[in-house]
Amino acid sequence: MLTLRPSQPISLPTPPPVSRLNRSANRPPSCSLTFNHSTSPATATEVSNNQLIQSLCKKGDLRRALSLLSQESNPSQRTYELLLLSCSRNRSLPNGIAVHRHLSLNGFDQDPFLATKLINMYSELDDLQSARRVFDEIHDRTIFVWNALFRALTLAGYGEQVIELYKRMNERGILSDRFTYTYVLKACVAAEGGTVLFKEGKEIHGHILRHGYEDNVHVMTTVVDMYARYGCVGYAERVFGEMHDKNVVSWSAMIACYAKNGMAYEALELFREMMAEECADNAPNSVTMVSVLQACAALSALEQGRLIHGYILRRGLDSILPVVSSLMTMYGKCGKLDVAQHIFDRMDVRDVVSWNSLISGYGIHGFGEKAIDIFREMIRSGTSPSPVSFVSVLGACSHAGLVEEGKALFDSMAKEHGIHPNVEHYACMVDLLGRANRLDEAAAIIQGMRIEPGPMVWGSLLGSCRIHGNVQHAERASDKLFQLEPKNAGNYVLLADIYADARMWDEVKTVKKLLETRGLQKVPGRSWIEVKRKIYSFLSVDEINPQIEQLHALLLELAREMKEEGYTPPTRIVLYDLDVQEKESILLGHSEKLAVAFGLINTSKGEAIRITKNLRLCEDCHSMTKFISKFTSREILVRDINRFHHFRDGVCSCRDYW
DNA sequence: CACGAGGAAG
Repeated sequence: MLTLRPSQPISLPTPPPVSRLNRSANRPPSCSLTFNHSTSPATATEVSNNQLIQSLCKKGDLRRALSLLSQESNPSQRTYELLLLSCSRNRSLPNGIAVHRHLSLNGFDQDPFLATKLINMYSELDDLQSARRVFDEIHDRTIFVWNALFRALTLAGYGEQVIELYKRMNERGILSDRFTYTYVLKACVAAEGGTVLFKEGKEIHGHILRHGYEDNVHVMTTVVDMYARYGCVGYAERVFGEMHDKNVVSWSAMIACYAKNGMAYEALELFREMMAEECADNAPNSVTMVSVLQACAALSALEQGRLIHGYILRRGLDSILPVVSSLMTMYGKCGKLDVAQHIFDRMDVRDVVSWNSLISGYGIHGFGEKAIDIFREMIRSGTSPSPVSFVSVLGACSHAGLVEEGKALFDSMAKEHGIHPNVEHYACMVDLLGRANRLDEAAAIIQGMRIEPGPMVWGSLLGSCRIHGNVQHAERASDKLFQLEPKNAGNYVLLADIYADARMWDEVKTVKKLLETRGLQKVPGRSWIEVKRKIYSFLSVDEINPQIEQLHALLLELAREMKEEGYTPPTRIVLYDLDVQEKESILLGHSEKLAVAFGLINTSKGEAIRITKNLRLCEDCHSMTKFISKFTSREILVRDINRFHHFRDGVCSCRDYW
């Protein structure tokens, strides 16, 4: 709004020509600590000049505003406020520093109101040191000043510093307000290097209850979110359950908590509950829908997803970009790539995330070339790739074995797009080379990294070693991984698998022992299938399903047919010390096979079977599913942790490269 | 005078 405040005179003499104003520029700066805007009455010229600067700021014409500033003898606090805001908006740090200097010289350097504005500006222009200096130099630290610095440091990921300052604030007896709590809670999960300050977060939760903020919906929602990010779903549930006032944000936070922590089923359940209770204050909105769609995607719950899509259309949320991207991702992960493409084609406005969604969709389905085409089309159409674009397209190359293309894209990142590879990009490259059995090159990439490799990179190497049975690289990678993430059971299992593959049974035993002594458990294989809007989940050695005997019988028969065609089950991948017969029966009990058998029995003949699995598909399941697709003339789609396998007529879309 | 909560691509 460009209208002037009613308290200010509307009719003013037109601003004098510039030459008349210059006289004020040479005045000595005021050094008094009291604010001269209140001590010296402004002349009509100054008032009008203030207003001119202000309106230029509002129009976004920072350049002219600044040139007027140099002629203005008595800028007001409001003028400085708008100037600072304008500097943030124009992303101009040098101008911001100039305004800062100007206001200091005019005696505003101890104004707490402008101090918070300065801190905000420096925060937005990523100059945390200057923000900190403003804080250090101001004597009258109102809670606003503290909050501004907390906010700045939290946004920049300096959680530890926030908590340290918060402690100091408490020691000085300064009382937090509701804003302080939201910032310091966020600080606990925004610490450097992704570490979290769990103990501190719980303590602050205690402070909040002691100071009577347990009914503040903003604060308590932040508490829920904090526990969600810690992965403490139980705590989040309890806090959420005890909240008196819940609104759409609190519900969304709890749904997101489930969706993010591998509890997609619970996320959908809570969404249902939310719909049942729906009132004006908690009607689901676009943010809610994003998490709900993520949950559908995680479960491959296509029917659920379609229902949600219908709801989104009815609520008119279908033109909100994050919703559309989530829809595309959901359809892609449910095996409906064509629908994702269709949605994309019909979009009026796209952003880089829309493109990335499509690229990764093609990537997980194994269409590497198509993914690269879309990536190029995105650039041609004028959208600059983001770091995630490269993760998506490199991942696509990796799934399709497009090594040279991937290497070229990786090289182009910094050269052509000014994006410096991060750990994830390196992990993609290690994966790309490793899967193609170029493990020495993959190791060389790690060697040459300018940043710390981190568990993701070593994990990629170890995974590739599992595929190609390379013990030497595996030992090096697992050494690193056992240091970096000693509690990740998957790494131990991978190494044991690799040893077993090489028939190094003593080593297998050692690794299994290590797993036990550290109190870790192998993540059990789980597969699920949606039949008539219901999701059926299977564990290996499943006894719960009422049809279990029928499933086993069917699988046995199929296995017999396979053997007649000359198939020998790869029993070496079973890590237990058993005879061949028992090993075969363990293989036959894998959750993915149970889910396929369940699909064969409970869906109609022409219908495709869609399965989702929480781990990488094992060799035997892969072979058997290929066989089943031919033997029963069924299309079978399996999404494993990495990608899709589209089985049809005895062939898999991954061309046995996964 | 002012500052807040949940969400997209991997």
